[in-house]
Amino acid sequence: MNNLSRRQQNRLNKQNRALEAALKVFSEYGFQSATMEAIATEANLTKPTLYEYFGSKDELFKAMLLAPRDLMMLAFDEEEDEHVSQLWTFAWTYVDTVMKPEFLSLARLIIGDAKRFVEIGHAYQSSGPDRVLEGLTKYMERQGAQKRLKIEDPELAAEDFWGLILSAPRNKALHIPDYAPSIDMLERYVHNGMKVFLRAYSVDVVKDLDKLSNLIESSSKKGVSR
Amino acid sequence: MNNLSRRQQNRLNKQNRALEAALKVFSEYGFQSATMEAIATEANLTKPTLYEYFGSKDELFKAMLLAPRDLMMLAFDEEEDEHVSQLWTFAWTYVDTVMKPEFLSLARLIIGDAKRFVEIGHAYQSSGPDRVLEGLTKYMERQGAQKRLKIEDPELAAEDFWGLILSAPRNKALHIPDYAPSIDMLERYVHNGMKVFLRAYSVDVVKDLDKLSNLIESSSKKGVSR
Amino acid sequence: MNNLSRRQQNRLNKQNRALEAALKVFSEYGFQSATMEAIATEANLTKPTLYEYFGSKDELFKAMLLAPRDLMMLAFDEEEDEHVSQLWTFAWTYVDTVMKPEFLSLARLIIGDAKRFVEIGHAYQSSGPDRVLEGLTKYMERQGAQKRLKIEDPELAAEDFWGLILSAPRNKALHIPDYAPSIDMLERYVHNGMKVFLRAYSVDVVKDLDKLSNLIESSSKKGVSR
Amino acid sequence: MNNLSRRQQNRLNKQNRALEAALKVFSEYGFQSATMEAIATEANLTKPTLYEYFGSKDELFKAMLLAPRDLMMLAFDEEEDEHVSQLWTFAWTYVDTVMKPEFLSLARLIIGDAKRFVEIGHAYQSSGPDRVLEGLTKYMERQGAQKRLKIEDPELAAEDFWGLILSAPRNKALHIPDYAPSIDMLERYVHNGMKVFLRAYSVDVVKDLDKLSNLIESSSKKGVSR
DNA sequence: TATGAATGAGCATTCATTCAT
DNA sequence: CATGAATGAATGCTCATTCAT
Repeated sequence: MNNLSRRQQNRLNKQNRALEAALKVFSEYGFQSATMEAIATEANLTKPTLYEYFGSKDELFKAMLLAPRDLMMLAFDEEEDEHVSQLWTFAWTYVDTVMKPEFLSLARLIIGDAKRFVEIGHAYQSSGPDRVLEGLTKYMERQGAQKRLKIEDPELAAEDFWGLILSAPRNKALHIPDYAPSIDMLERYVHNGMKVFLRAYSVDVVKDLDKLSNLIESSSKKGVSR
Repeated sequence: MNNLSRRQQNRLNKQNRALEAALKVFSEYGFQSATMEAIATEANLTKPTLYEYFGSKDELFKAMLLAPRDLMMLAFDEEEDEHVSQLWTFAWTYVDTVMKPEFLSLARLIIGDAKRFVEIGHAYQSSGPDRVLEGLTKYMERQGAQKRLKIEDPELAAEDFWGLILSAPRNKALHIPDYAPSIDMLERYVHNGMKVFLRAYSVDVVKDLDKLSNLIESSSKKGVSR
Repeated sequence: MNNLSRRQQNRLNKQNRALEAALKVFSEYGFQSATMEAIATEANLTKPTLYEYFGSKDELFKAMLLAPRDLMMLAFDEEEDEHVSQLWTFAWTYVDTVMKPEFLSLARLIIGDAKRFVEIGHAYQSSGPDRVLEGLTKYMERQGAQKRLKIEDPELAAEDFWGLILSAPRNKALHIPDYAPSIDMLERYVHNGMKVFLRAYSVDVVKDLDKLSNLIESSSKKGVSR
Repeated sequence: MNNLSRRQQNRLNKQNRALEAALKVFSEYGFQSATMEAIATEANLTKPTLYEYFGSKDELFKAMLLAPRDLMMLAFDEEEDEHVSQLWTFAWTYVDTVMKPEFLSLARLIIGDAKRFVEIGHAYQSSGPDRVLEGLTKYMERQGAQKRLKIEDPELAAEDFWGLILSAPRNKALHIPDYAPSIDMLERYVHNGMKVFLRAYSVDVVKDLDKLSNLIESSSKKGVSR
């Protein structure tokens, strides 16, 4: 990593600045209303430099959207057998990431321009939701195999979990940008979502709901759980 | 209705043509990329006429989005005591409406421009999702009172139902415009969603799942259920 | 005058309303920025009616500018031998008319569009300043003949009088629309202008300046002299 | 001045071309009727370049009107004691400048748009007429102090001189753009104006008028005095 | 005759993109 | 290789003018 010439370093540096600036400006104004001028200014670069690197506004847009982003940690400890707390952790991590204003802005951008940037929609779907769901699906499969959850179709189970935890606040937030759901709001959704999921899927419902209660209680004692 | 002069008729007629054209062009290109010229052409009108009617591109956009649309029938028969088939009917009607390409286009438009047209987002939310959820919430309340479903928080129950039935295909469709979910796909989601919901909420799970199986079976015999 | 049919009366009536509205709107906005719409609204007429009467914006503009206006009373009593008070009266009447905001607006309009409405400039010049100067010229001639003023070229004398009385405040007012010269200001100019004129032109300077002093004094006693 | 890079030179060059073109086009058509297109074409520039430099039509207009212009030489030799010829020189210089078609066009522009560009009117007044009158006022003061002219109020005296020399032809020229006063015409006004001024203001009228006669005679011998 | 409803032609302004340096 | 300075192509919007009625 350190064997890049200073020139190349510099170049990378500028590229990153450009991508960050693009993210910021596109998120704020949308694709069309964002101007190359504004992005260049934000990145402390000149327009021709932008063109040198990315060729066109379209390309810059795509590059920005496809830039690797650390989406979220998805690791479920394969050895760990306590699925309730694992789901709990996953839920909070995910909700936390996905409901961030920047993340929502990005989503709005992708959705709004989905028709004109078809590849982008695909790319986003497969690098974002799909990857997450894939991880979650495997987890469900494992839990099913270990008889902790009654899983018939692990993919559907994963999607159900997602839908129960997140769909309501996310949809609202997508439509209403200033809707900043309070932590209480999100808790309401996460707790309820988990409860419903466990009621439908747990092999040992009583025990799992009990575990959930403990988690909720301890998190509320500690204050914000995140 | 028939006591309008020919002039007024004509005027209304043109307005409607304009709104339809706007829907079409905005849906296709997004707000910024759509031009008044294109809309005028599509509507077989001239630009100034558009301005005469709507004053500005912004106003036309809003008018188009706020134009009354028959969203969907929400009527739950209050006397009917068979909640499974009622939910089933609701689910299909709603999925059917919401997953229509035009409806998805509209949603993309609203989400994409949510930041610049804040009122629109609000208006859409309250006239669309909120109204539907409100109806569903009341229904859940009633079913809870009649001990057919174990409802603690009827609003959350409504949102859970929505999330289980629809969120997965809708999210995917928002990102990927050419993702036209087959009827089989949608069935998979609806059936699973209902099953999970009933598992979590039914007072008499066995009976309700049995009813659901019958519904599924009879719909598959008749072919397309809609 | 009364033998016009009601129709014709009506027509005249509307025409006048149109001309007044045109005066008002053109004065306020200038030729180009004034819209036929605005004039029609102001006149409580519709655009096509305006076109019916005047044919075009240009024509309306001309018609408005050429509409007879009672400029000012110019009558010098031919028998009256007191030239100082006659000039005094004339000066005040004239200053009073010409420095009115409406009159200045009109003048600005004519000057500003002089190049594009050449006839208008001519018409205005001949119906306005020229007519006044003509009257004043004849008066100067008479006073010369009667040896009350030393007139060589009566036209130049008339113009001198005009220039001394009015040119300074008028020029300033033309450039600066909110410059509303106080009555004191105008008095300063009128008094000085008359004094200088009499010093240069009177046959009996002492007597005339004395008379002027009396006029000034009595006017200041009576308060506003007009 | 020569240490400007070629770029800066070029830039200045283009700015000047733009300002000249603006002067030409605005003078010809008035503010509203002049188009940026026309100005750009006249300046051999493109519209965006115009916008790059001036930001808007309004700004360009203002920049053009406020561009420094060598108004006229106002220098009165303070040592010189021959006031008649000094006034004579001043009169001719001023008349010469102010009656130039370009200058009159500019004045028409300012007057015509005085209401919409209030600052411009002020700026013009203070940088043009006011500055000239100020110079003339000081001169009058000095002549009064030195007992060559009977000056009570030097400012009024200056305005009187201006009004006598210039107001008549200038007013006419403002209304009638093709009124190009012949040199004879202007002489008539200048000579008469000076005569009247001296009759009213000279301490030694006879001597001063005599001097004036000599000036007139010698100028007419030499032909055009300018 | 009078009017509500068009419309054609323009115009200020913007912006992605490209040169010349 | 980077940049300041252009520019071509659009686009929203306006308004004088004209039809049908």
